Amino acid sequence: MKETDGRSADARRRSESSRLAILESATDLVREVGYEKMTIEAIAARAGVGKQTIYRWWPSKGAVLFDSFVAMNEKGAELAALPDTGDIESDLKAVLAATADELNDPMYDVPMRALNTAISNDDTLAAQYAEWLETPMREVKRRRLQAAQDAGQLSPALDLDIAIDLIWGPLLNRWLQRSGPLNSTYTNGIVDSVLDGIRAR
Amino acid sequence: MKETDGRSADARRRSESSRLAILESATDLVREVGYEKMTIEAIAARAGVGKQTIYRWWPSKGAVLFDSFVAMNEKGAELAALPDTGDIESDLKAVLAATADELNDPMYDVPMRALNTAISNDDTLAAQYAEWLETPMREVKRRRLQAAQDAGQLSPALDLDIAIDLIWGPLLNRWLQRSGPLNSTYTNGIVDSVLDGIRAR
Amino acid sequence: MKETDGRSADARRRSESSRLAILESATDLVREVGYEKMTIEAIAARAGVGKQTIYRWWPSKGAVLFDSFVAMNEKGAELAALPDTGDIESDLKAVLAATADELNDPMYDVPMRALNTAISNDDTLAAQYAEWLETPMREVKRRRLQAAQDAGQLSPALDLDIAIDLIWGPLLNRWLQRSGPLNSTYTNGIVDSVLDGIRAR
Amino acid sequence: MKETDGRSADARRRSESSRLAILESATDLVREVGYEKMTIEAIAARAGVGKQTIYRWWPSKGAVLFDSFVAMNEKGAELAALPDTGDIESDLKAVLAATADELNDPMYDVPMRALNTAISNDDTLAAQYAEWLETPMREVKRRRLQAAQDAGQLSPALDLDIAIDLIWGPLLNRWLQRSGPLNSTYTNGIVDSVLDGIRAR
DNA sequence: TACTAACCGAGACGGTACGTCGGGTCTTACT
DNA sequence: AGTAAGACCCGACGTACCGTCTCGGTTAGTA
Repeated sequence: MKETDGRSADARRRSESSRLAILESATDLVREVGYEKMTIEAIAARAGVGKQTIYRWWPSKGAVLFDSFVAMNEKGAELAALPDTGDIESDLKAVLAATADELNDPMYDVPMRALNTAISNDDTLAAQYAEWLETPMREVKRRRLQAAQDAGQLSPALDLDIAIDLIWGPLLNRWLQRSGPLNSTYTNGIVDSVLDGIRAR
Repeated sequence: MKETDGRSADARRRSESSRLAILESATDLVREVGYEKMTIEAIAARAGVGKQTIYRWWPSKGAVLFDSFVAMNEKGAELAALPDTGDIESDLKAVLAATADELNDPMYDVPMRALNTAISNDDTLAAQYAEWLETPMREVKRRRLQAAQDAGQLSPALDLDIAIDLIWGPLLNRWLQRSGPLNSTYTNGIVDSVLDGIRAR
Repeated sequence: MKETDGRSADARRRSESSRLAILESATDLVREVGYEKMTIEAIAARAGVGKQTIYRWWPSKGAVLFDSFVAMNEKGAELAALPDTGDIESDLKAVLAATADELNDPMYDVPMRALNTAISNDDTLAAQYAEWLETPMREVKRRRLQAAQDAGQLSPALDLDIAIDLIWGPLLNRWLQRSGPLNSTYTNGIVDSVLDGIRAR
Repeated sequence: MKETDGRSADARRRSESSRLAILESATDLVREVGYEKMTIEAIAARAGVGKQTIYRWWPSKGAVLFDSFVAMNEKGAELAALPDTGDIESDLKAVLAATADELNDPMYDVPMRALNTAISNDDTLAAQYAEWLETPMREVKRRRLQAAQDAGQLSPALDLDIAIDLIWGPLLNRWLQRSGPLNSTYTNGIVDSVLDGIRAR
């Protein structure tokens, strides 16, 4: 995987059409049957490709899945910036509610859960995830928080990386552990508490 | 699973020694080879048990693994209460740092990651996890926060369930997604920010 | 293979119906596609059997094929004796002509050629062939020659094993090497020459 | 195969060094791993040649093997005549014993067995074998028998082709079917019986 | 002397089959 | 009835080769 850069050097002969067919098949299959029941054999069959063509370029089905996520995000052009109405509180509530909606939609839930399973059990994949998917997304979030901090809405001493974890971590954790419903009551509660703190004043 | 309660009627003839051998084998195996490579066949072989004995009492390897966790926690008797020195801030910092240490230890990391994988891909398991493992742990956490709230250290209007998510969610999420190091700098930062909020004042 | 005797001891649980289906599939397939293109996968599929069931009991496709021959010969009851009209010359000519006919018939030619390929490339198989198929057939031939010798039609000093090779060897060799047509002109010529010798008198 | 004759027109540009490397690799490989395990891929790799170069000039691995035999026999110049001491009986015994020795030597046994497997399963190859290898060898044998016949040692009415089959057939058949040891006791017995016949006199 | 076409090594490609592993079911014999 | 053992059908694994197909780079013969 990560065949999207240095590729020209060592893989000039690689078939681009096969690569795309494989990534698309993986995307479709993970949605249809889930991560554990998605097999390399099925990916190859659906893509009209020999199994060896998958094994030649990817070390595991997790890696194929990962690349299919990267490919999807590349097509989606530059990652959209978070909304900025000037009011960090309402913006965050809107973003978190939207995220919760997405996580409730099986269309997104199933593949993302699959990706998380893959990452959770493969260090290499986790590192690539960090570099190619998490970092850009974190950058987008950081930019919005930076703007709020610059505007004096967030504490000037605040470590924005911690802030990001604080805001999105609880939601993602509840999603992954299925430990409760994901709705705006919950997400609004998070934003309120995180912004103002939980200590009595 | 959790076959030790109401089901006692139809399982009077069940071999307790086989059940224990199976749970122990599962515990050992998940540590040695991880969740995905742990097979029911291997569990049965190591436990000196027929495969059918596993299939008779558990619906999936995730369920076996889950029961082995429940069994471990039962042996550890009543879940210890969180420390209460009267200072909620230092207590939380201590607890989170200890949790981080645990999550850094492969002895705990591997099986817990396995359990999370199992939960993430199985609603039934998630429900049982919530009932038998998460709820008690959450209760312990809630009791400490309740004490702090009663002592006037936490905001009186605070929803303690959200507070728990706020405090532990970021750490667990960073652990599961392997998105950064788990150390006391991080955990202290979380506690500080959560307690005081991130909004400029 | 050779599972037809001691079987009861170590394979009481073996499925007789699967065994028969496998042997029959092998017989059919070798006729339809030949030895080299007959695959274990196809045998299993046609027999409605898991591949493992073949691998469990036979070491190679040659071994399966061999057993299917043994099974066919068992069903054919006791090996028929060669005709004995009292005239060894005409009897041998009749038998050799019949054998030539058989070898010209693809129904027999293809599987027998397959069996020979298997034997030629596998010592173990050759030994089993010798014990289970060649020896009984040779015994039948020897009995007819013995009768002729007893009747004073063959040289009393003659080693019957050599005689058998002399009579059948040339025909079988021409068949295997495809070095000429198999017809009664040829077989009669063999019998004449072998009986009377080729030395000028 | 036998591509060195009429085809010269369209093969002027053919690389002779590649051709030789392929034939030599085939010879070596068949000795090392046997016919069934010899692959075109391995031949190409060992010869330092692209697979296409083999597929361009030969239709099957059997054809390559066959050509490697032809090449070996060409190097050995004109096929040596059989010894002629004037005594056909002792000459035949000597030749058959020498042949038996050769067939007992794995150096010769393995490749020749491979060639026979190839022939046995490929009509085209069998025809070419007949033309390029069997016919010349048969001619050599016929010449020696002709001399004996001319000298009055063999029956004047004898069909020499049948005689050749009678003399060499049993030995070759025993070799191919591995149905007994190849030694001079056996070969002498054949010669004696074939020369004098087996009929009582 | 350059042109150009075939040949060459290399190796990716869509496939088929390999021999193995494990899933979940079923049967046998023992407790 | 529950159990250890293990055969069974099945599906997938990851690998080896099949025969075909580019890809650049020689290497002849032709212009």
